Amino acid sequence: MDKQKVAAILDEIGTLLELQGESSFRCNAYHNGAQAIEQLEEDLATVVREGRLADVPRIGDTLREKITVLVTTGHLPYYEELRKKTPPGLLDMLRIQGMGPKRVKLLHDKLGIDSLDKLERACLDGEVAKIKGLGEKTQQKIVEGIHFLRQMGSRVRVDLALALADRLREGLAQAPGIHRMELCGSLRRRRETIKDIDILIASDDPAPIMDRFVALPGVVQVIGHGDTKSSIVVEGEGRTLMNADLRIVNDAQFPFALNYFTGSKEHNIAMRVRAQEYGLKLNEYELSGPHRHIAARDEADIYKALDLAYIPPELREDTGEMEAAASGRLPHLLEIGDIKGVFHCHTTYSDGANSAEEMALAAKALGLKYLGLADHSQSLTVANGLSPQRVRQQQAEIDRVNATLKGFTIFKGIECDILPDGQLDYPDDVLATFDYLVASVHSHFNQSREEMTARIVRAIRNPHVTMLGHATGRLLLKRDAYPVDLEAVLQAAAETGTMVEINAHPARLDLDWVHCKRAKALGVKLVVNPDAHAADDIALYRYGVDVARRGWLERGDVFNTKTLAETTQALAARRSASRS
DNA sequence: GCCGTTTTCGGCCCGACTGTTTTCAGTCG
Repeated sequence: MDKQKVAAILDEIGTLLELQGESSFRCNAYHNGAQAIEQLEEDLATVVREGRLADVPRIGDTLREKITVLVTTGHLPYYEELRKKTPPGLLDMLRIQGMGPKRVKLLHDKLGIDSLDKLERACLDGEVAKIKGLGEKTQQKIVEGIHFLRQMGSRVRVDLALALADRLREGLAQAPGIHRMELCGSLRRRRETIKDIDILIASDDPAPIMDRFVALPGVVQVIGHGDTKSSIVVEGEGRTLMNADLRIVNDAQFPFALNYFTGSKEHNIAMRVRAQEYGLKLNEYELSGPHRHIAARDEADIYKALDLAYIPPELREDTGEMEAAASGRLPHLLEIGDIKGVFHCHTTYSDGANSAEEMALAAKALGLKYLGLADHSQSLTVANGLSPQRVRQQQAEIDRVNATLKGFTIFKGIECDILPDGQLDYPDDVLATFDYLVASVHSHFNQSREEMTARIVRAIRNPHVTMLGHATGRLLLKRDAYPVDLEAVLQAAAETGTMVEINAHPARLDLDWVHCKRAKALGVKLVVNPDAHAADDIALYRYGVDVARRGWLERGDVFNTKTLAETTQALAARRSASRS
């Protein structure tokens, strides 16, 4: 059982215990444990086998035992018992805005409600309002919450959320009296999917800004409207519905509020614990002690007051950044301007929308110095994969375009299918004509974990392969990763010097940030690629830079930060090595 | 259930908002 699954089960146990009315601390221990497992960089089965679970923070004796049973046997009787005791509909009810474990339990105990449908019916019949502690308004909010839940998927891709957030910010920017405005929350930390949009404003006159916020175009519901905090549901591109919160503080409070609302929750707790060690109290308004009050112009001042280097938002997950910041070992993170070119782009030769020349000009306009074209290989007929003859045609075309470009080069690549047995999709003489190869899995997703791992490792060991494309094949919020032992894949890449792509397309973000950290630890070189299928898509590599930053990567960890001359030389060296 | 340079027991982040309340519980982030 993989760690995502184990983490999901631990998390669900925490929730089920909440519904039983268990102590919140005990419940949180399961939620915390789930997070610890999810963010584990290593292979969970290995850690369990080598008896190193006890070294993982937030995993104690009880959780260690349960995780071990789960990993070794594939199931956990304790969890199954708990599930049997709890109707599945209660978990759905928990997802309603304003419904927590106490109210779900109350409604279940008093009215026997165990599903969204029954809850909606009870609200419409006025039964819910009759319960002591609830009332007409709560009943109405529950109906609205159910309606919202049915329309909205729970999380939204980071690019869609960012576009919606930008629209809100533009709308707000016209309000009077705004000193500063920033995005916070998971959007500022650049998580791959986003639950809601958090905006923070510094102002001395919040009321008109709040009034403007709840009346912005696209607002479909006002959940709360207070002096310092308001909450709305807003509609974005493709009828995406999202929650958005606005907080307003004064300018002196702004850095503390920005830090607090950026999170993560775990990072905040670590920060407060550190403040306590300094005899100080940290909250969203101030950092202060009994005899002093620490002023801050920006977030860096807060970190400085606690003897920490400034921690970029992407690292704030309580996965070692506090220790690194305290000892001056924070990485100097990759920046968007470090990227000099990208390697995984498609043209009209396969399933892209633009020609080689159009793609090159678009890349050049973005300030890039080179572009790798990697259309699909012949087996992928649905994507118009290239026969050896069409490979030759495309390469001739690239030569013609290259002759017209100054200070810019198109590299001849291919996104070569990894066939079910791990072989590549062309004979060696064709493979030898490319400047580089991206090897990817596009078929037979239902192979066993062992088969899939062996298949990918075999491709990695093939000297023609320059880099592995989208390592797990996941499509965020749509399709799970195929089963694969990433640890084995990364180790093979480390041994052979094969690079691993960070597929930056916001639908993929694959390799993910957790495994970027692992790849770096193993010495694997990463490549940020947009997987562009149109000229406009090339700029998507920015989302891969976000992943790299969350994965603690520095410029030297990423191949496509090299200059054109260095890249040309490095690719040529690899090619001559693979031919010999 | 986890954790420990004040603790192996007794803590565990905390403030805003809402609704249903006459002083607070529940939810959220």
